[in-house]
Amino acid sequence: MATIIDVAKKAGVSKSTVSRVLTSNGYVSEVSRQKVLLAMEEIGYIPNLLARQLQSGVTKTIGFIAPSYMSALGKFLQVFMENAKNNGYYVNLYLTGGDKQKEIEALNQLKYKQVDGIFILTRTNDWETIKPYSQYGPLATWNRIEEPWIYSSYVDHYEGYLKALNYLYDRGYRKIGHVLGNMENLNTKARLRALTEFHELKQVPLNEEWLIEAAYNKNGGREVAKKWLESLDKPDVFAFYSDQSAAEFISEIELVGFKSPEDIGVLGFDNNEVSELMHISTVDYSLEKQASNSFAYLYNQLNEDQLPFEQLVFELMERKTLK
Amino acid sequence: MATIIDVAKKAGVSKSTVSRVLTSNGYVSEVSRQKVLLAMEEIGYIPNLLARQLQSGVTKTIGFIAPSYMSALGKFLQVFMENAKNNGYYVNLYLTGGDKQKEIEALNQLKYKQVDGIFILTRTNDWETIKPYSQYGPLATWNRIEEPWIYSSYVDHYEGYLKALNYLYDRGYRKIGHVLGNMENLNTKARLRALTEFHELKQVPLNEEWLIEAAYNKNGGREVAKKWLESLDKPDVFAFYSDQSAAEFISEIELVGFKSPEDIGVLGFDNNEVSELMHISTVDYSLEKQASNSFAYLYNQLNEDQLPFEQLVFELMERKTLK
DNA sequence: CTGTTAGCGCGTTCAA
DNA sequence: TTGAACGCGCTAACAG
Repeated sequence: MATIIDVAKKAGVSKSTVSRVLTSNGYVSEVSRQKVLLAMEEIGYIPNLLARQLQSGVTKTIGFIAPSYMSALGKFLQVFMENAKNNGYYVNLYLTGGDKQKEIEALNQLKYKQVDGIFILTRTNDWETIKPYSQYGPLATWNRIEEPWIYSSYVDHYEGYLKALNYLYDRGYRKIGHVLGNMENLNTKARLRALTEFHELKQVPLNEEWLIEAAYNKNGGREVAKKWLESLDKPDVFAFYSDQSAAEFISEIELVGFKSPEDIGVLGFDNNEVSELMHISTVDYSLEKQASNSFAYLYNQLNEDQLPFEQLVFELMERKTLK
Repeated sequence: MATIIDVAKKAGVSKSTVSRVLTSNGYVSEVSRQKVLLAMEEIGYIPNLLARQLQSGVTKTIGFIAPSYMSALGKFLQVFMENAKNNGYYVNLYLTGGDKQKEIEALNQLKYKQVDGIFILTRTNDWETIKPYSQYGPLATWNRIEEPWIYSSYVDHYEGYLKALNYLYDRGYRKIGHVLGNMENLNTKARLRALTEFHELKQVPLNEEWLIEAAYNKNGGREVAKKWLESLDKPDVFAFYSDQSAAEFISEIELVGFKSPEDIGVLGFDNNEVSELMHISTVDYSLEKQASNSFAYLYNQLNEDQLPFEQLVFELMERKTLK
């Protein structure tokens, strides 16, 4: 592998001069400059980023931690990486499979100076065990959390969910079931606030039986479906905390001949690819912009120049799973 | 940041000794060993991988190139990364968005010694422009290609497709439509061979109109649906080259009130998450094993010890889109 | 404007 | 069994 020294020899200059034209840092006469450029060309010189990084202490890469390849991840990751690339950053992806130890290993990459910052789509460990890592570099997450040591690209589900519920009300739905995510999640709490307020305001009875905490994992939606099938007092509609769980729900009830919206209304949340494919009505809250903001935060912490943040808005996507 | 020298001072030994206990390479007395271990503990020493990599010329990371987030990617990536992690490798993901230049940049990571090897899920550039990169490290791909300089984790679609077509025949289908991928793709050619043979053998007429080359991109399946809707002489069933395109097809026809299998049979290919969600009958050809084999190849090229390869098999997943 | 020198943090001879 | 010294490839401070 050709090094900077080979180029220097070939060009008949010192390696510092080569380094100067490489980084365009400092003065180099046009003559030497051309000689160096020519030599690099002839030798087919490629700078070794590793050496550069060791020297500068900066890797220009961001770690991206996710539990698994969920459908929401696709869109998010794509936008995140695009922003990264456009701003000269690489992305290291860590799929933990929900394994706490693996998440720790990924976080260690920050300690080990293998990445400059880390984005955690969805955490697996407690926040308390994650917190110490913030001393090694900037952290950001998709989870909703309000702490000074980590950025959260959250949108206030309170607003979005209230909007969604009012929408269901306007469409004539009165027996509304709610499928929520992890109860410790701040977004879940926000949704809880929203629905409580909604039921009081509209004087719509809230059936506790239809306030479900779905397992925040694969097939959580299918379990809700099973519960729904067995129940006697069925709601008219389910408002889900994610498109994925909504899709699983529909998939499961279709297995035994039920249909949405005929037998049960379904409203998702995310507007991801699956919901489009399956015609699931859902609420869009610009996942792309969240991804963009997440990277922007990390970038801004790491650099002098600042990337702008984008404003988030909710939008109801009318499709076919609501009457 | 604590370095090996800080540890050495604290332990009252030289940095070489520290290095020795770190790499468990060479002789170290149990006494010094304990002193070093203790010092590392107290200081909270973390080795700098960058320096290590610069020294060894090895990064222990594999580049993973994909055009964009496709549903097949998820499963594949997950297994690939799991294998990588289990064998001490990291994975750098590059999403090119189908941009040739971006793919080149990703390939350059191999030249720049930022990754030890590269896996290309689906190429964007010509093979001819990719080939030169094989001199910098091992290459593998999911595309089907038979060249000595790159490993292809392909399965022979000929066999799988023939099996699928016979299955359709047995279920009573006679007017069979074929939706194929990129015609230059070797798998497509294999499928073409299979279907030609099938139609001759079974004496089933092959309607050229229903031999479709779907755009190998997003919404290719929707375009097939539009064509199907407008046509007069409709086939009884479509055999798709991927679950994704099959899903798009179904999604699109449902939009205007048609259903599978009532109005048209649908057979996918991949057995990915979407096909399960939408109950699409499909053929499984162990994507996981392909992913596993792909990593195994890369690993084996890079290391002395060898990982075993797994045998691939086709399996028909009966679901609900066939009568 | 340019060359010399000193690191970045670590692994690895080579003597001792 | 250990330490000194060198090198991985590059950047940056310093002197000229």
